[in-house]
Amino acid sequence: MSGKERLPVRGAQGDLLRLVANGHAESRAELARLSGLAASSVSLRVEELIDTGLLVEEGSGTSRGGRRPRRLQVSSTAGVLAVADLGAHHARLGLLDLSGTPLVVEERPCDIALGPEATLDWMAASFDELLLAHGPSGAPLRGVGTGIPGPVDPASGRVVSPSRMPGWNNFPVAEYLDARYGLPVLVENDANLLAVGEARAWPGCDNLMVLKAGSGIGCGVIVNGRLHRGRGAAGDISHVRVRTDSSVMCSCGHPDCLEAYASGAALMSALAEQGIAVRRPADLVALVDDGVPEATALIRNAGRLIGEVLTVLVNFLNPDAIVVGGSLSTAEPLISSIRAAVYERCLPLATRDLEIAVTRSGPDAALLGAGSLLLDTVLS
Amino acid sequence: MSGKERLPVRGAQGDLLRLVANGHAESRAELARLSGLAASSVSLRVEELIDTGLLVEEGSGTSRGGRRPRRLQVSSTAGVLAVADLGAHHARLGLLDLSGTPLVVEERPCDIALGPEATLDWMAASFDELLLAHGPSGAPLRGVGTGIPGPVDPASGRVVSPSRMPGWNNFPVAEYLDARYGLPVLVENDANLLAVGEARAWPGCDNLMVLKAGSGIGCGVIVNGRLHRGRGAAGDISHVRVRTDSSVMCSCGHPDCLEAYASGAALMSALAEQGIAVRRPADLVALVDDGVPEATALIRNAGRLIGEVLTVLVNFLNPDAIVVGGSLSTAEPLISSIRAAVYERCLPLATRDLEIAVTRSGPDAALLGAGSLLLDTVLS
DNA sequence: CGGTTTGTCTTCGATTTCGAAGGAAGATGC
DNA sequence: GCATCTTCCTTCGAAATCGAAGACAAACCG
Repeated sequence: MSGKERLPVRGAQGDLLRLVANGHAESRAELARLSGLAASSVSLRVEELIDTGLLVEEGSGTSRGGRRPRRLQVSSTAGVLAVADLGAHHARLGLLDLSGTPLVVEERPCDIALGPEATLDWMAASFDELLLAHGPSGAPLRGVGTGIPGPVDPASGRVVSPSRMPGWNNFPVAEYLDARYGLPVLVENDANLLAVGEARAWPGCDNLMVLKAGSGIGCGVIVNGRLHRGRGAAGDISHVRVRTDSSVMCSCGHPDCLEAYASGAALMSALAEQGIAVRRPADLVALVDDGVPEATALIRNAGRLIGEVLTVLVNFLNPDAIVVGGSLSTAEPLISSIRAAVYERCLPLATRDLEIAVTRSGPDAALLGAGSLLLDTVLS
Repeated sequence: MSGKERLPVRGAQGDLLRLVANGHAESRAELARLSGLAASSVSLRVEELIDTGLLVEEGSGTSRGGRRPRRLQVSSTAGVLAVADLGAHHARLGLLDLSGTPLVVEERPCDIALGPEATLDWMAASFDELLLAHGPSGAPLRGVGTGIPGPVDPASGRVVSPSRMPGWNNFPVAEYLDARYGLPVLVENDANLLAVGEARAWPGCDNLMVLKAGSGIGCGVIVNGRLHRGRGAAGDISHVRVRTDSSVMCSCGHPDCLEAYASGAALMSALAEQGIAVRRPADLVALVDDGVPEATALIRNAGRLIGEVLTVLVNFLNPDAIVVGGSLSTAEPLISSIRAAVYERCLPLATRDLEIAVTRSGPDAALLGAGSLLLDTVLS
């Protein structure tokens, strides 16, 4: 648990280590293919990494028709990453090994409205507890990462004009964590982390749109296999104007934003108006599963609105898949009405091979994404 | 004019040559910075390229505070590219040298409705004329490229379900040209070529949306400095549903597509209904310039509709700039109403540094783009 | 079951690339 | 006008990388 040590990695070793850690490669041959290096060079570097104790050989993989590859893994004693995914009222916290595999994951209630210092201090204290209880002995902490339910400027690691995070505007989260840990730090929007995490479960899909449908609506975009940030704010779809009969003012100051109709928060308040009170989006899903018609109708309508927005983006970006995550994603009618809207209205050329599916990597996807991005900087 | 010779380029030489040809670098020092190679290695390779006659040293560049760099250029005798941009009724044809600089450009009337064989044969004949009249002696033809006003499958080089190109559906344009020339061939959607060409004029802008507003509405997307194709159909914005009072059926079978309201073709037929007949989009612009109120109102409305669609995409992609090209782009009211719609409705975070401007590289942009993409394959 | 095919991994000499040092040529400042 | 700085480019030994050849190991197939 000593921490603050630089990994003894130099040159091409880092690239190879990263490929193994991120799960892109698990044999020397695969490394050679993906890194572009000659097989001989790969063997040399891998041997060095094994000597250093960062990589281990572990059993053999499945054959592709010839000799079985010797499977490579990042050593479990090489280090630990501490990652979190902050939500409005709950946070998921976890420890990962240097291959990005979770060692522990916990969900704890928290209140982001207490402001950045209180929340981040609480997060750090939780990390300490986790490390004490589950941190493998001898494995130093190598990096810290967290997801934020609002826009983050990637360059500075600051939160930028978030809608429901009082006190956080312009707070330098990355700087704050760096001062505390002196380690590689990652601060990223939660939907973006979800997207990165999910992308690992969609090999071969280089262009992905990952929707996070919870109390808010977020979206992470993977273009060419990498997270697309634009100037920092890319992926927003919640403040798109939708076609409706009524007219509602959104918190952003414009009328008829998608968020005002289709976000979990909006659905819950609409349900409350009909006399059905729910506390969190997951309760809403439970009502849908129970066949409560009011809830189902609302979710259906939300799916249709989201689908209509996605229509524009699918024609434009022409992705391989749309993945739906977030706490509302388990509601079957949501997916099916998104599907219906997209398939009905998009160009056949764009939907020809388009897959629309729920998350493959489950509730820890965002933590896995944080691990993946952190590894890029940790493994210099 | 002999042609069909492979360039004697191997290994890193190609990368360097391409950087010079594409205009990204013009000195050894710049090459070292951009290619990531050591300065010494660059010097070696450049010397080889000069010995082969592919590069020439030509005067000196401007100093950045120290010794002036020796400017490098692709030799004018190294080869020629023949490129075209096919439109519905007109085509631009040109010859470029291996640095992508135009040697000749001509605009000729043509009729794409005659079908692929007739049109491509006509194009080839035109290339032959140009080569005879303006082809520098001793410079062999090295590649052929063309833009198509419809969707192109990048892998096969086929036209895929175009809307206004009878007889072209599924025609293997690339194969046809390859059979004729036996040279590197490029076949790409016209808006995509425009985007690539325009991107050269926007250094530092890695994410770009380039709108082509002519008789149709097309859009090319540059993400991370490279053309984004998705599964081949990316960039379509013309079949997005817009908010209008009336209801018009689009040729794609859906109601209220952007194209049915804001394309040059739609505007012209709307104008015809008001008793004003025009033949081509450029005439429409002339009317607007003359202050004909009907034309101006139509263009304004088109700009607003386009702007509203762009709104969604700007929030989502968060680009550095939106560039408007195509024959309608010279109509001032079009740009200003696009600007108004985007700035009014987009998130401040997304429009903070967003530039919305007309094309910088003029009418030859698409040809330059074709050259740029062709060079990537020609300079192996 | 034995040959064939396919794929993995290592060895070793040839090639490429790097990087530090220094010369060349102009900008800058006194 | 002269010293100093910056940038450009080259030289040359050290280090990394390549690639062909071959050993190894399993799947495939009559």
